[in-house]
Amino acid sequence: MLQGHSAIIGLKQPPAPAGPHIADQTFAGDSRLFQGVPARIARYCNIYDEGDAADYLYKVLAGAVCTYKILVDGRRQVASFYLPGDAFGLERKDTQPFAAEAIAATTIVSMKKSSVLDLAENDPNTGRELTVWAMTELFRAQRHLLMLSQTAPARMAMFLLEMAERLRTGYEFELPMGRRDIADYLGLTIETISRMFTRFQQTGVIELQSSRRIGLRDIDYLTALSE
Amino acid sequence: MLQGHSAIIGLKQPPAPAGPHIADQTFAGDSRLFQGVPARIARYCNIYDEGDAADYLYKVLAGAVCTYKILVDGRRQVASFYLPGDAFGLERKDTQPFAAEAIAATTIVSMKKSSVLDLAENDPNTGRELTVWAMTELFRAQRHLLMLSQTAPARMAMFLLEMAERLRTGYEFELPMGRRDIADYLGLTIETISRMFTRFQQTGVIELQSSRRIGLRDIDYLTALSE
DNA sequence: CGATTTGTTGACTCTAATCAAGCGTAGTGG
DNA sequence: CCACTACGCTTGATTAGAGTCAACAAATCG
Repeated sequence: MLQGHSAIIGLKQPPAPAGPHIADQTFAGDSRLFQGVPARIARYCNIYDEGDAADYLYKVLAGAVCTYKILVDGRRQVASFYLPGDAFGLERKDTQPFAAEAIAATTIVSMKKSSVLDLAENDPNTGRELTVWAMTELFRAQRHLLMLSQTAPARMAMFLLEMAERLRTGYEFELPMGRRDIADYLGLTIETISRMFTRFQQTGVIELQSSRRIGLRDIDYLTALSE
Repeated sequence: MLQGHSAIIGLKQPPAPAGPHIADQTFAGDSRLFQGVPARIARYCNIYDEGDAADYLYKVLAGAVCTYKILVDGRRQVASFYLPGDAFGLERKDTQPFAAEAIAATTIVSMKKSSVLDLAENDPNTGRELTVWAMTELFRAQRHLLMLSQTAPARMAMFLLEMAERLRTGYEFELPMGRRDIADYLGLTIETISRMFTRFQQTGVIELQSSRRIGLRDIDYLTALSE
């Protein structure tokens, strides 16, 4: 890990110049709630570990974060990706069930979980936001779960469509994560991911401008695979 | 489908004689909220279909329910099992993303979703319960997701430990579901499930009193597999 | 520019799926 | 009561798909 486990909270650095899409994706905490100094986190930097106290809630302003677990056999399972506008860190218990790390140069804001929960005590609006947030996480976990019960090409198709939907740049996009992260998200190996990219390109389903820059060409095919 | 798609709500039948474990498993709606006449549902009876209006919330009093989706290739993926005390039907959207059916003779109570949401508007307690409910579902979906990224024996191990935990009868229990339901939950085939049961029995990890009555013998082994 | 990481491709292996019988129990009707 | 059936479950043989191991190419970084 390039920069070790630096303390993220209160890590004072000049706030990132916010891009046009920053923090406009609704939900996950009243915008007033995320008021801290934005923290910049380098790629591969750990944000918290599995088992750490779950005291903070976070929101991604730019870049991307993933949560994951290391399994007994050494493999890593990525539980979720968080893109700009997404919030993470909401957990049922007091300890983190997953670790979180930046998968690209990332800017996040954070706030104390306890203050949000206190606020929700008296403000039905905040309470509803928490429920919506939890249900959005649930929806994604369920979609992810369906992915994992599919064949490799179907998982790829679902992944590509999910990214197109979440990155909000149409059917052309730049993946914020590398092959390893994709593989660990889809429960496949990097070799299989690579082969699927090649196969989809050769059959004209996608276009690979570079290894991360992708254009979806045959949406119908991808959609058919993904249901 | 033994009894067809009968309307469940308001299906007047004598309330089931409540067993000792009924409805004592906390959360998932203030107990005052589930006050309707208990409905009895025969095994394999459909409760709602994917795409149906999601107007009601349900709570299992006895028996067991599963939610599932039929995939394009004809396979079925079970999303979740609901045992006595569990509530189901809470969804982000207005339509059901999964179908639900009883996997054993089952008794449920239901209530209008809208009245719960209205109540939550003014009552932070109900709001918090909804959040906790959503997060319990999320926790289970995440555990399920981890299961699906494992080998067949590891999935079995996690499944058995989950059932032991949720059925609350110690390490001896009677599975409420058949091999087909287990297979569709774990994303495996019934043949593989059967082979795993046989293998675990032959190696003394479990004891099969009958095909559904199970005793866990080597908890350490199962635990080691499941992390 | 070389060094190192990241991604691609190929040959082979292994796990779980598929296909195909067979077994056992429960329920039915003669 | 006992055949007969039906269904759920188990077992075996073979196959297909993803993993593993190994080499190589391409991109990125210092």
